[in-house]
Formats: sequence, structure tokens, C-alpha cells
Amino acid sequence: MSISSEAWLEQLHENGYRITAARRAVVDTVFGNSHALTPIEVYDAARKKYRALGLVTVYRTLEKLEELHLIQRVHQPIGCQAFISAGHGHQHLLLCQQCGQVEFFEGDDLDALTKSIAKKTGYQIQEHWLQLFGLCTNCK
Amino acid sequence: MSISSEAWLEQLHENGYRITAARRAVVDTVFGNSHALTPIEVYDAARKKYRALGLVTVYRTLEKLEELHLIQRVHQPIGCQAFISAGHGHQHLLLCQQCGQVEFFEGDDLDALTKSIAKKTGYQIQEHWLQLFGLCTNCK
DNA sequence: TACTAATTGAAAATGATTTTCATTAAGGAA
DNA sequence: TTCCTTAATGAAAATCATTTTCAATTAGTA
Repeated sequence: MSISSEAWLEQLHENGYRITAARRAVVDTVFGNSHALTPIEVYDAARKKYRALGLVTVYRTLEKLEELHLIQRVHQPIGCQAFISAGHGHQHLLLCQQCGQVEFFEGDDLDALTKSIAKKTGYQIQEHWLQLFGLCTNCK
Repeated sequence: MSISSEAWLEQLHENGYRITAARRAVVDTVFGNSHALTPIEVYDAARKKYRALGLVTVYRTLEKLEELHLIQRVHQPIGCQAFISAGHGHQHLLLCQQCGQVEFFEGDDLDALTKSIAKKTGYQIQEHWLQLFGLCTNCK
């Protein structure tokens, strides 16, 4: 976990951003966390690693991580401000409605569906969002 | 359009809410509109029908319409505060990335997919969100 | 028509996010 | 290593969206 949060820091560095104690704390908090976290939640957790951290820096760091596609926003009925480590390639989210655990899955084949909808509606379909909700092995 | 926005007012009435000029203006604005509207957009548009309307009343009316499942929130990359007339039964959204037009479609069969994901992950899957993005016939 | 409780809009309060700004410190250059 | 430039920081203020409060109004029943 700590091993690969280094990779995020490297990414930041390679893109001209500096590596600071504040950013380390944020990155260490979000990286590899299987729950989506809001900026405030990141702030609270990251301040345990680096007390002087400011909430503004959390916002700014999350912004950069999102820009580099290292994290992504999670849309939920309760709100859409939470972030999680980004999936790789064409992956979708699976969320536990009980504990909030997030997993990725891939292997959705929506070609037949999109073709049929394109035909029916006349739209040229370019993208899709798919998200599953359920109960994880612990919660069910 | 005006015909059936009456049905929404009836729904409100049947649920113990009063029918007022302010609510008529909001309902007439959102009902049958093929674009998702934010509270401010509803306010601006509805004030053309009823100048004394307050933004607070827009929020309160949207809240009630959502509660009665007459409208639903639309999630988009740019934000998730916009509302549109709700779909009926099991329907999903198709959005035009150019003009913002929203359409519904149905007939997605994700049974095979959810079964396979359930098997792979151990999750008990209860719900799914699916949304398509593309270009409508006018914009493509 | 009268009455009561729901509804209203304005203003204030709250909460989230962004901007401003003077200070600090990362990290390349010497 | 030390210096220097510039990015990054945190605090405070500003902004923006949403909610609450409250006295006045009004829908709709009795």
C-alpha cells in the first residue's frame, strides 16, 4: 500500500508538481482505500498523519489527482463528492450499500444494447456509465 | 404539456399539498422539459410565469416532486443538481453531450452481467445505474 | 364566508468550495 | 551543499448552493 502510493507521488512529480508532506498525507489516505472519501473525510484522516494539513490543500490535491486520473469521483444517491482510487481501463464500480466498500469490475458487454438503443433513438452513443449496488460478502 | 402538468398538481393535492401559483410555475417549467434543470435554472424560467416566485420555494417544490417520484436527479460529469421528469418503470437515461437533451430508454438486460459479477465478487447485487451519453439526431 | 394550517418570500444561517495573500519550502542550478 | 526561483501552503475572506427561521399570506375545507 505504501509501496504504490509512491507511484502516485512520482506521477505528480513527473507532471511538474512538487512532493510535499501535505500531499503525502492526502495520497496515503486515498490510495488503496476501498471506501470513497469526501474532502472532509480525507482531511480528518490525513490530519492524523500530518496535523498541519489544511482543508484547502486537500481540495487542491484531490483536484490534481483527479486531473491525472489517479482518483475518480463516485456518484451515489446520497451525494457525489466522494473520491476513490481510479479504475484501470474500462472498469465499473460495484458499491456495498451497507458498508460503503467499493470494488471494480470489468467485462460488461453493452455493444448489443447500445446498438439497439442507437437504432431506436437515432443517437450516436459514445460513452456509458454503469454502476452496481449490492451487499458485499461481509454484509450480506 | 399543460394537460399533464395538471396531473402532477393533482398528485401533489392527493398527497395533502396545496396547489399554489408558485407551484404551478415550477411544475409547468419542469414538466415535459427534455433538458435537466438545476434549481436556479428552474427559478429563472419559472419566474417568467410567476414573477414573485422565491428560490426557496423552488427548492421546496422540487423536493416534493422528487419525493413523489415525479422528477428525478440527473447525474452528469459537470454536476448532479439537475432534475428532469422521472422515467416510468425500469428506464435509463440517454443524454446528448452537445445540447443536453435527455431521453429515456428501456430494455436493458443486465441479468447475465449481474450474475457473472455476483459470482466473481461474492456480492449480492440489488440495483444498477446505467446511463448512456452520445449525440442526438440534431447534434451528430 | 370564516378559519386554520400549509405555504410563501425575505433574510439569516449553514455548509461546501474557491479565491486571495503573505509566508514557507521543494528541488533544480550553481 | 547552498542558493534561488517558484510552486505550494494554511488562514482568512469570499463565493455559491442549500437550509432554516419567521412573520405575513392564502388555499381549501368546514
